[in-house]
Amino acid sequence: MTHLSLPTTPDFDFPSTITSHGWVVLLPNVYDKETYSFSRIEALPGGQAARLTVSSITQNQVKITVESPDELLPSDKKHIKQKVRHMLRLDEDYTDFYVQCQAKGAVWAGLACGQGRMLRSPSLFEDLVKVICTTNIQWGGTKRMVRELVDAYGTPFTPQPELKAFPAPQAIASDSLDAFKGKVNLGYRAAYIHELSVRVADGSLDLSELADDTAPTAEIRKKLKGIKGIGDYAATSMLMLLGRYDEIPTDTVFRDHMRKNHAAEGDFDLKQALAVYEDWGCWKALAYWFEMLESE
DNA sequence: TTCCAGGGGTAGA
DNA sequence: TCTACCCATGGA
Repeated sequence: MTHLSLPTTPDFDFPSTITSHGWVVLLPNVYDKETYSFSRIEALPGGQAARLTVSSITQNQVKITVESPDELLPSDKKHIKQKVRHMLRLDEDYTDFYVQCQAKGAVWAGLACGQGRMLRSPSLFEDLVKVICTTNIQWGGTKRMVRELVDAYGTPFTPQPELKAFPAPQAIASDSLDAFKGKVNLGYRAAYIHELSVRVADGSLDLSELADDTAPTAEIRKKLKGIKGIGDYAATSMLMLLGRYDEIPTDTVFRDHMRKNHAAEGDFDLKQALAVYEDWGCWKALAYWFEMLESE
């Protein structure tokens, strides 16, 4: 058992961050609502799979408890800290968003105490696969498909081999598409996820290009839509996970929210609906998402 | 049983 | 750029 910790700034709300959307209950993440913590099995650079339990017991600090069969290498500890920082977005600055929240008031006023961060996966590959698994399916189906992927292709945690890490692209790519389809029931998404895995595994697709913060959003969007299975909704969702909030994913969740809370008619005009959040500038998606959460 | 989900690819205009 | 049409799967 190893204990690691990460310092946080005062404007960081751990419970809000991990429960900001459904990611915390998608395997390998396991949410503990009693303690407002989550755990996940993570494959480490040293080769072994460890269980990380992430919590925030004291203010200004995130605690990571690591259970591993073998002693952690220094590179493992560094890797874990980097990945948890990434998941919790500890390096993102929300100052300007909070200024706008205070100015707007209403449901947004409460966000300025450190909310607004949306949990993400340690890797862009995991986020891409999970976003594809949210398309044209109910949430229960998303959880089922991700569970099947982890069960079939994840690296097991030795002390409890039924617990597994998220699959590496190489693990999926090592099977043919037909074999992949035989192990997981992803419907027509199987071909998209298999192709993505193959391209990442053989190096023909470099996902790190998506994280280039100096590139314009339009360029990142174009690269995202070059991945089969990523359309407008999925690309915009990925842009949010990449820390770009200037566009709103217009899926059924958005449409339902606008009908219920902004008196939009049955087949409302999408441009008019999006115009509701226009004055939020580069924070449109967060303004919408957290208003939607508060109105539930 | 039918419908459709936190849509997307493709062909044809 | 816009519009039909099709796409696998399983829960409601």
